[in-house]
Amino acid sequence: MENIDVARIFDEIADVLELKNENPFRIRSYRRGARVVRDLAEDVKTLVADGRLETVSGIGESLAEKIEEIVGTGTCKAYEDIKRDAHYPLLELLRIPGVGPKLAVRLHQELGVRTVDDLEQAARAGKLHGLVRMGEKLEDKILKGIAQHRKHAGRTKLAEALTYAEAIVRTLGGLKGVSRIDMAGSLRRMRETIGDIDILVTAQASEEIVDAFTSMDTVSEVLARGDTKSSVVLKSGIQVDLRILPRANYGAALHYFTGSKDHNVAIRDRGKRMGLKISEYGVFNAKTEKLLGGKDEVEVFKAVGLPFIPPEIRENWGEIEAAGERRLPDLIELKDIRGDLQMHTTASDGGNSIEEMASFARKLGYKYIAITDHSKAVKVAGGLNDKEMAAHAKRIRKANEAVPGIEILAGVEVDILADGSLDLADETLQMCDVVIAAIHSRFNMPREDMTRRVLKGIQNKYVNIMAHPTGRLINEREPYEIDVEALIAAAKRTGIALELNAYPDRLDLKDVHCRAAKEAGVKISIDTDSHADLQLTAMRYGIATARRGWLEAGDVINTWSLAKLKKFLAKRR
DNA sequence: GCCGTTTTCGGCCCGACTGTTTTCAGTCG
Repeated sequence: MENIDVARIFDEIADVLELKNENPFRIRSYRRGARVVRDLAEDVKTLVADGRLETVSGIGESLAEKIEEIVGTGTCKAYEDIKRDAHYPLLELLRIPGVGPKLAVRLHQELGVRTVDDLEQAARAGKLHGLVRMGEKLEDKILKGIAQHRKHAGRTKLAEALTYAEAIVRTLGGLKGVSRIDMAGSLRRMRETIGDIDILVTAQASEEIVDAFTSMDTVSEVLARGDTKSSVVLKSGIQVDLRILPRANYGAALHYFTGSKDHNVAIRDRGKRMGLKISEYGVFNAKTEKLLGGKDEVEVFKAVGLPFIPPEIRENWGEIEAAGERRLPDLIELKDIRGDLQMHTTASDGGNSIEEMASFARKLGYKYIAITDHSKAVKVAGGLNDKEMAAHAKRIRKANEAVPGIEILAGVEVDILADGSLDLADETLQMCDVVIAAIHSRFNMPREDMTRRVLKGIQNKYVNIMAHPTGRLINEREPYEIDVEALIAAAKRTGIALELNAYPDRLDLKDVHCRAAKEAGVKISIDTDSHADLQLTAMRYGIATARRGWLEAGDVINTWSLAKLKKFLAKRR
């Protein structure tokens, strides 16, 4: 029973309560509880064991009881009751954009609709229009919503969403009369996956902008077009919302639409206690309604007595308190990075030579890189055995002589085998400057076994970094079962760094784990794991995730000088 | 169901767009 399982149960309870038209604030509490548990850095089981559940904001007596029950038995009575409720089968309908609880209940009561397939049939047969307050356009909207749902059920990975969003910003930003354009929402906060893309614009004539927006060649459908808000669905299935705003309250709107929702609620609440009313239209005196500010985001924060809070940490994970006490982190930036410590070459499964990778890295302004090809256990990747690795290390040393202006460290990504031993001999590892340990096989071991395996692997004194520690592939493969807290503690004990793998499909460690590592005093290495030179630019996604994890440059070993890095790499030997 | 610089009771963010409707409910963010 993982955190996400608890979260899903709370979300389903909230959905059914909504269908039953229950107290909206009670519903909100379940939703908040779900979000809080999902975002927890720790295993909820640990909180239960330590009796710390109710110290988490959003978890009160009732939810804490239910969590304990779920952790102990896999479910809870409230959830079992919900599953027996007549409304429960209708949950599927709520996943269709445009169908909310009220409509779902009516569709069920008046047409006997229970599933998405039922709904599609009813809409196609024209059974909806003619019912009270339902017309042909609603039918159309529902059919389109079903199509969108089927095409794009999951969330979009950050890198993919950024690609689309940046293209839109370029297109609209180039139009005459556009004075500002920004991405907002979860994309500006750089979350690992994005629900939809939000774009904010301030411009003189809205008509032109809306026309340009809705007629982009990437658009498959226009959902709405108004003076201040328009929405389209791209051919890729991603929804994009465009908002056109006056310059006077642009900052307030940007803050509002950047979110997160929890952050906004907390900021508004703080404002309220100070006699202010904060909305997307600005900061107002609550009594006189007089506009006090909102031209830019700094004004909004200033109004509630806070310094500017970077978008990536606006999650209500303590940033408002930290800002209030003037102890916000000085977040790492891309320009702080001096090197990349995991990449592959043609020696194993990469596409470029050592020299080509080094040249490209030098163009990025890096001072050093490590070449870290696979070890022999990863057969599909052409991993190297001891003898081959020794020869490869020599080639790397030679390349280091040949390519000026950048230090090329000899490294290896060595597999931790199922029994926790390493795939190469100590004598081989000793020849390398950087040893990254990794798991590429037997992903489905039980939690205790997997944790023991990894902890044994990193005991080896030549290991410097644990690669992509949870093994997940976003939207594709769940992380393997591993006790991340135990891994962080072991990393602290042994003095190794944990990797934040910047490869867009991985982002592993994820944000909350990075933060937990930092708090435990464990260093992070942000690596792209590139298999071709161009992929070295994926560092930006790692930086985004690192910022979400509150990391500062000093927490990340590949921001350090070569001398300091070398000292760190050598200290266990 | 949660929470507390006014509170252990009584609040809990709020506006735009759509569709179907002559005044608004539902959905969404």
